[in-house]
Amino acid sequence: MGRRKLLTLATFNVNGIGTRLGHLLAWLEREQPDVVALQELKATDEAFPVDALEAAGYGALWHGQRSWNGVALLGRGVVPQESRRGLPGEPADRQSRYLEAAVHGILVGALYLPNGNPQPGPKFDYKLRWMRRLARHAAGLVDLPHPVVLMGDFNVIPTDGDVYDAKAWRKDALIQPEVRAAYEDLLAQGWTDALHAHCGDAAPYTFWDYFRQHAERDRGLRIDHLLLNRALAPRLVEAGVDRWVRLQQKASDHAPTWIRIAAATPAKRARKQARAAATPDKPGAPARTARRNPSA
DNA sequence: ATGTCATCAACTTGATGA
Repeated sequence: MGRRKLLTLATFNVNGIGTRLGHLLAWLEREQPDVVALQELKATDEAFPVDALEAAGYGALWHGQRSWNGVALLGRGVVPQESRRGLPGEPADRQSRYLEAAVHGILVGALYLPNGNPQPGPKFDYKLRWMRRLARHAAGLVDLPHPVVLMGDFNVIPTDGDVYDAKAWRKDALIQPEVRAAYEDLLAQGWTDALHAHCGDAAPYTFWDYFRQHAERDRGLRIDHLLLNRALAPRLVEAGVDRWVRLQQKASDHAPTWIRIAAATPAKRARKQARAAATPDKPGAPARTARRNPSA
């Protein structure tokens, strides 16, 4: 049997695409991920650096917002094929937090879940509502025959093993029992938390705040997650966090969090095509016409 | 309880979000 081809999928909260463009480009150059979800662009659609990313070999799809939020999807050598922007269920919600597209044969839901602080309060209520909307939408994706990943900054510390000091964070929205329960309910649909599945209790942190040299001392949180649906989970090969990005000067407070998955085997592709032919009206099937980026 | 960093809207500083 020959060496299997791998795909790298990563999520990175850049905390401002304008301030962090240099960090992002250096990381893309070094790690060459195939699919990337970005959060906290903090930039309008007009300010998104599409030219610099294209020059780096990445096609992009983005949903910006002035000052806050903002999400994007990058495809190495391809432009992601959009299937949805924004979660259903709250039409008045104008915050740019969800973008979904087909990239390299995977349906990717890229998300920036509300932080929810201070808690309790209206922002925490919004977070819980947003999690319910996400769960409702995710329920329609978990059993698709097609590979699906939900990845991004979930702003959820799943267990006390995912924080350097649970007591120090006990009043924070990221650790509240209601938030953890909502995350557990989502996993119970059949999603696999890829870093936990691969690393167990030794799963690395993905975020370190700017206080007291927490990054250098590895006093962090695991809040950036990649959830795999039933079709994709068996293909998980490796998972990790590029902590070196966080240790640079003027870094984002998050580090890129990634998985490697095996490319679909010819046999699996054939079965998948047979299933697709049997159910032609299933939602979420990716466009097979992703445009090649000429610069790649 | 504190700590840091970036942005915005007012104008060198303070409120806000994370």
